[in-house]
Amino acid sequence: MAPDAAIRWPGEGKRVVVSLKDVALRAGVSVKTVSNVVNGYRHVTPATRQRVQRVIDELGYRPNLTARHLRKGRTGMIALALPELGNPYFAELADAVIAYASTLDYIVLLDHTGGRRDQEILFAQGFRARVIDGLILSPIELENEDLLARDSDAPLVLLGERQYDAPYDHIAIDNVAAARTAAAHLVEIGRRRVAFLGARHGYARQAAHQRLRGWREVMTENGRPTGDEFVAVTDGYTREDGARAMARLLDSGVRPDAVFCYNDLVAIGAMRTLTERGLRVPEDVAVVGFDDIEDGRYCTTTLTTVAPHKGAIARAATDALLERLAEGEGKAVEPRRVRPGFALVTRESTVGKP
Amino acid sequence: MAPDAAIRWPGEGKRVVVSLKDVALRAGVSVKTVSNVVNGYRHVTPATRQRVQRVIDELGYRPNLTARHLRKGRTGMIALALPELGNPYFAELADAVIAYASTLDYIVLLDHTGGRRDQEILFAQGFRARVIDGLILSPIELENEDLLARDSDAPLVLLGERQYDAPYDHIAIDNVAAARTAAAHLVEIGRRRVAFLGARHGYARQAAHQRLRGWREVMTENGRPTGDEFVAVTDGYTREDGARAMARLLDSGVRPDAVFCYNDLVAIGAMRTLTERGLRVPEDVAVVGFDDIEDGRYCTTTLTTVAPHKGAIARAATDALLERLAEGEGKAVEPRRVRPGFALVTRESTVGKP
DNA sequence: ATTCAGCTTTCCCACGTTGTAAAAATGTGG
DNA sequence: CCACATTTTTACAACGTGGGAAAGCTGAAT
Repeated sequence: MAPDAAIRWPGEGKRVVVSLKDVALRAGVSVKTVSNVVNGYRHVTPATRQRVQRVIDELGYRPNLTARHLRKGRTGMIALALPELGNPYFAELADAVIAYASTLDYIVLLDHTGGRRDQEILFAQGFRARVIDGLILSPIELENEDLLARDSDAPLVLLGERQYDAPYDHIAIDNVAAARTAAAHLVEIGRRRVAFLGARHGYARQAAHQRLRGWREVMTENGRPTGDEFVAVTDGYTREDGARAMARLLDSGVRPDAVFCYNDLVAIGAMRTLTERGLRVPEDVAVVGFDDIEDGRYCTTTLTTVAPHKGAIARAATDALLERLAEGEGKAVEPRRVRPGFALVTRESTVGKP
Repeated sequence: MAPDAAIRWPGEGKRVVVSLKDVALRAGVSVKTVSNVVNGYRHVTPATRQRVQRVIDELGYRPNLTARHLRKGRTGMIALALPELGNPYFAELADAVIAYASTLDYIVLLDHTGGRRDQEILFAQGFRARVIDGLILSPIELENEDLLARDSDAPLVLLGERQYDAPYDHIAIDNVAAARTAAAHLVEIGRRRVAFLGARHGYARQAAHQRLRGWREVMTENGRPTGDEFVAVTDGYTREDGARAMARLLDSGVRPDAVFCYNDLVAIGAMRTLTERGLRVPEDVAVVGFDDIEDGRYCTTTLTTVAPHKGAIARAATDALLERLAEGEGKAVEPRRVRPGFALVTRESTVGKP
């Protein structure tokens, strides 16, 4: 029974922080022996172990992780920097990474960059140096040169669709293939005028370009139009961006019978606009999204979407990072590209309600 | 220009970690002087400062935060433990806390408890002791006794609707009042049979009970039925829980003309079921949620909801925690209850589409 | 030249932990 | 009872930093 078990007030009483030294003193052994007990070192007599353990419980000793980190040069923490947590895709992905990393006794420091280049550079450069052992970064605006200029010893794993020519592990699904699957599905169900929502200008390496390419390839192969009037550019990828883009598209006089959206949020926004304009989904316009966020499963018209395997992504990224950590300074292994799987999930927005 | 600016390969080269000592050696000054420069100590000659700074840049020195933490006894990190990040409400709240804390130079360690009691106890008990300076916890299952048994010196701030008789700061909106507002709105628009979705048995202190109470009070005051058949219990508060609860309610033969839901997710799930059953929102059934998550603004039928002031909550929680940190061990200030504001946001699910 | 005040720099140590190596205790066989 | 192997425990140092005080330096006043 802890002597201060009756304490009812935080900060009340002398509430001293207990260190190994305190335990050692009270147990009549050396500091190192206590350390050995704490760490489950083999060569400790049961008698000693028991005595020390009793004092540990008595004083409520807890290892000071900061000191341990300093001593060991490792913190057991990795950072996960995502564009925004408000986007359910990233929130769900974060959940997956945290869960998986914790099974490997790693703590995940979660942060968001807002998709801003300066923030992304900050993280990549090793903000929080020595507090984290490594970083998983999902960049949006980060440029190749930023990566090449990187000067930090912490391993970095890149996540997401953006592509780089830099010596870092990269985890991303095959966006072109995924987009092709979605586009092919729309062709298959007989749609003739398929618009693309969520293009972005200027960034050739962006995921949006790859998805756009997949869409364009399939449309071309099937003799469907791919003119600019069928491509709506957006600033971001929020529901609002989707709603506005859809409105612009309709205002411009185009009458698509299907839209393939950069992601689910854009798709949800688009469906919102369609509803407001009196167009029915999927009868008048079929809609396909990307990401398989939970929202899409509960829209009034459930959303057909491309579902990246989030668990596989989380695992691949974490494994890659931890392997880099394990391999130490010596070896310089070829950076690897991992392409986790994906699947098309067909729901009401393309196949009609039951 | 850093000597290893040309490095293109992480781990390649000897990439030594630079410490104060290295800088001191090269600059021909003592370690402490370098430390003084790094920390902007006043009494350093411009000449010395410049020379040291040059070497710092040259070697690419970065302070080792772990060591600094050990020395200072503070890490500048606070933890934010939420039930789940998959729930947009928590994700949005996390965003707000992270943003606000960073303006105060605090780093937020984000984690999720899954709403499980053991996890919540773990966090409250000071998991990560000494890595974080304090903790903001949003408990679901945590019991009062768990808090009283807490034995950790790190300040703790409780977040969310659950109430406790324990000496900790608590930030939560007035749930009864908020629920009353929502319920009154439904009465006002002429609804007569208003169901409540998302009750929970067994936990009298839960937020669900308070919202249920607000609903019941208003209904009683207005002569509306409040029988058990109008109350649907759920296990959790996900979209799926909402969908199932709504289905059960309808299957039981009750024909409400409005539902007040524990939160937006439940409401979205409920609307999904209503749609599937051919009932129109709001014509046949009006729906009100709680939380004002972004999803609700983009549902096919946009969702009327109670909007807690997330920014105010984030600020209050962070401020409370940092004040506890600042006040040190000595003073034992009365725990404070902060009640951030809320607002009813009226959308299509109660007032009809334009 | 001497003294003293004030600015600048250095020295020493502690934060709490663990790796290393050496010391002490225990056990084994002769 | 001794020599020697093995197990258990301890002493010491070091991780990188910053607080505190002492030491060194400068320049002005005596």
